[in-house]
Amino acid sequence: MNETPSSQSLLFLTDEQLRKGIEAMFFAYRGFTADPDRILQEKGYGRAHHRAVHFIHRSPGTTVNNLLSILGVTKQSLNRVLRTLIEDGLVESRVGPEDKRERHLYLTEAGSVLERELTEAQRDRMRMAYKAAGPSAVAGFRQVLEAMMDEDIRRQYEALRDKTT
Amino acid sequence: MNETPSSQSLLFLTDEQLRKGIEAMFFAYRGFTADPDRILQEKGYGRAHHRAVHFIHRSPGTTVNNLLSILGVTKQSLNRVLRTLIEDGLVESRVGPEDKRERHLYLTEAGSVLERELTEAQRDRMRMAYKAAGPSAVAGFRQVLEAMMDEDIRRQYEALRDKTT
DNA sequence: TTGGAGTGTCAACAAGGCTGACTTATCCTG
DNA sequence: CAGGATAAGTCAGCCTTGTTGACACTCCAA
Repeated sequence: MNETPSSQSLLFLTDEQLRKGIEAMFFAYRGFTADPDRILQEKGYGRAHHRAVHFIHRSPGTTVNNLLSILGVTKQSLNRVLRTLIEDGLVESRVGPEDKRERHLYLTEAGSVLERELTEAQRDRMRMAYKAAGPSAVAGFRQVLEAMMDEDIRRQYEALRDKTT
Repeated sequence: MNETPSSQSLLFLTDEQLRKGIEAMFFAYRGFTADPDRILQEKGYGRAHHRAVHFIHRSPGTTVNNLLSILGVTKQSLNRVLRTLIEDGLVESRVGPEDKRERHLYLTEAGSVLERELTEAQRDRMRMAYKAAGPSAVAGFRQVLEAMMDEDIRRQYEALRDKTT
């Protein structure tokens, strides 16, 4: 109790507090990816495959270009990942019904199985963290994360959210 | 006890909420690393250099083994990064005073300059996010992140925290 | 019918993870 | 004091996943 009340209320903006936030973000992200990474490695896939599978599941029928802008990688990079997923029968690429230049991406049954396995692992950890922290902490967690995104990324995040809300 | 008002309070644990959390984490981490990544690229360094510099600044005199366990990479991987930092005069490696097998790592003046530049960029974004979300949101943010870490990682995170508290 | 958009492919390269094997120097213990 | 354990560094090679650049194909619309 040796600090004045006004310094208390701004304490969350001190360099020390910010540094703690930076490190928390770093270590938490490791935990966040650890479980799916383990599963992926067993099957000879990487994080890039996870991301592609996640967002195809999330928005079935999405085009390659859509996926590119969501993932923020080059088409060559995505294509390499996509090709192995298609070859392995996890993803199906259908010619667009309106515009035949476009390819619409869907998970196959096998792809859905993998998606569920990965998501469940990641969700379990998220659920534990949410449970431990409680609802109001979760609200704060989401608020800070959303404020941390780039402008254009946040727009995509919110567009994604709207699509199934 | 199915759809009573009490189930409202558990809404933050629905699959939909958890999925939003997962995607928020993914997009926010991109924002989190975007600014330092830009600076690093200009200077021909990568994220791995940033991490090394950050934790050497954080715990001056840390040994290579310490750094290894904090960063969670192999010594070969760390060594590649550390070697360039030492060659470029950003990091100094001193023989341990007690145990001469150990190397103690310090930032040079130039290293500190880079560290400050990187940290300031990252901290600016964190500060904006904190400011936008407010103190109680920040508390929740940290709670969830800490709950998301692996057990052993959390111990290291807390040990780091204690060191300068 | 021609230009542009969307897509895909080839080649080459870099960062930064990994494993395995080995050396050197030092420390500690029996 | 000898020998094993420990800390660090190094070499070689592999993988994933990101990058550029160049180029071809298909299809749509002006």
